[in-house]
Amino acid sequence: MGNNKKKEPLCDNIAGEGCGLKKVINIVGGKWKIMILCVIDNNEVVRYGELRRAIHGITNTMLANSLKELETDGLVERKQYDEMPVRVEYNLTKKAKSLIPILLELKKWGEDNI
Amino acid sequence: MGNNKKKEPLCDNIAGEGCGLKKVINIVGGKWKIMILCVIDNNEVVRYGELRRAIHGITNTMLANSLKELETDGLVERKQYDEMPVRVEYNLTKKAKSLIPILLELKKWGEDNI
DNA sequence: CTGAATCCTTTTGGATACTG
DNA sequence: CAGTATCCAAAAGGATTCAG
Repeated sequence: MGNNKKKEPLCDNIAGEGCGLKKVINIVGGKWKIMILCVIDNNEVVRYGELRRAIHGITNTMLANSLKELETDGLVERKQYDEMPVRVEYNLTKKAKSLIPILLELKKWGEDNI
Repeated sequence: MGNNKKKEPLCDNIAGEGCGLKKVINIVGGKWKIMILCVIDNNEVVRYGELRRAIHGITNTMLANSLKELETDGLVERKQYDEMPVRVEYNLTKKAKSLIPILLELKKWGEDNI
């Protein structure tokens, strides 16, 4: 017999709805999320203000919204310390950490091919 | 000495401009591109009309625009046969084929984690 | 058959001011 | 300090019609 292995398709359903690949692209897509993940990953844990200063051009609106979505999607963890003034720290979840290596492969591909 | 390997950052520059990772997400992002790549990948070579019928809900506007961008970005190749009526076929480039395995990893991660 | 052109709607992103 | 609220601008997506 020859090589008759079935090829795995990028999407499993005709409409693309619920496609695992599209889901991933959605949760890390958008204008700022990769940068946010990057800064948190580089520092292990960062405060809100650090993120805003580190990411050139981001506004409160976008930073707060993006962080909330990343938290909802289980990529980022938020810890609030009720001091005065309040302090909030963000770190990557295990889930997010397991995604980083794949994103790095993608990055490498982009550097080599775009 | 302990473990002092440097971690590779998701983005190499502070602004995120020209980040290889963001570039990749941009060229395969958007509402339809993954589906388009998927259908072409599954069939090796497909005609315009096949694509439109295969991708539920896509319009001429979006299909034509997306194909043009994919072609510009070097992921898709377009071959026109000047018959009557005209026939056009699309296939993946080598570049695109080298990207597929990484996208499949991403897909797997999405299925396991979202 | 394979699109292009036009116009419109929806979504995303941003500026500014304000709050616990 | 860490956000919200409101309003506005820009970009992405879509319906429809037309053309080579």
